[in-house]
Amino acid sequence: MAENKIFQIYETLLSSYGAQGWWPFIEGGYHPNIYDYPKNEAQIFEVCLGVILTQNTTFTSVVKSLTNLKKMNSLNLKAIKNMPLDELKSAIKPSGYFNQKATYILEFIEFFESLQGRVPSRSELLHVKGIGHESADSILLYAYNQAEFVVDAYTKRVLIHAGIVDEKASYHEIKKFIEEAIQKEINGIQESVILYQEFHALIVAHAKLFYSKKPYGVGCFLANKIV
DNA sequence: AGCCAGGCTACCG
DNA sequence: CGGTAGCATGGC
Repeated sequence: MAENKIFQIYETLLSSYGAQGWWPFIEGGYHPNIYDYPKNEAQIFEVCLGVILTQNTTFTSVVKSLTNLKKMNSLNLKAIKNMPLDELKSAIKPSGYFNQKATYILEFIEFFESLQGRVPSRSELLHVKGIGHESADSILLYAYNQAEFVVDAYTKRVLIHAGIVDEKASYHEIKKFIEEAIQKEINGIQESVILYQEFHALIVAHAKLFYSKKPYGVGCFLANKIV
């Protein structure tokens, strides 16, 4: 076994939970072991929309919001852009923070259109109001298939509990640490993208079980598996 | 009833 | 600068 704790955690989680197939789509849901998503601009936009809606909320709530839009025949950029603001807010209500998120979505649409189909840079994304580090990385990784690892609150909890990162480690430090650890074990961008997508999803799946309520990590089996 | 959710911005000291 | 209140609904 490679002397690489991060990669060991990935392998342990993968064998425990199996491939996750993130990002889920409103039609099609999860797609484990199928990696040619998103297929077109509409799906890229749907992922971006989902990323904004899922900030600090559960994905089941996001599905409700997306389903509301779908029912209105409005799960697309043009419809949302032309929709009365109150209708948009009402549609995304289940995901919480609907006032903020409606504004964020409209701001993102302006940005998305300005791209004219090209892939945005990370710093461009960070300049859009409502897009922070995690959302930028989620958009790049899951909408654009770029090799950017997503660090979330769960990732930090799991790695702190495993004694791998410090409590006050920054987002950037954790991201780079994980990316460098994984790069040592694999070859090629394509493989990185798939692995990053799965790893983040696996961390979330695992953390939902063992890192949602305090004290964190009760029952977590990772500490026993890593060297 | 109270805590948590696949965060981010704005403002505080 | 780092730290934190506020944002809001839904599930358990």
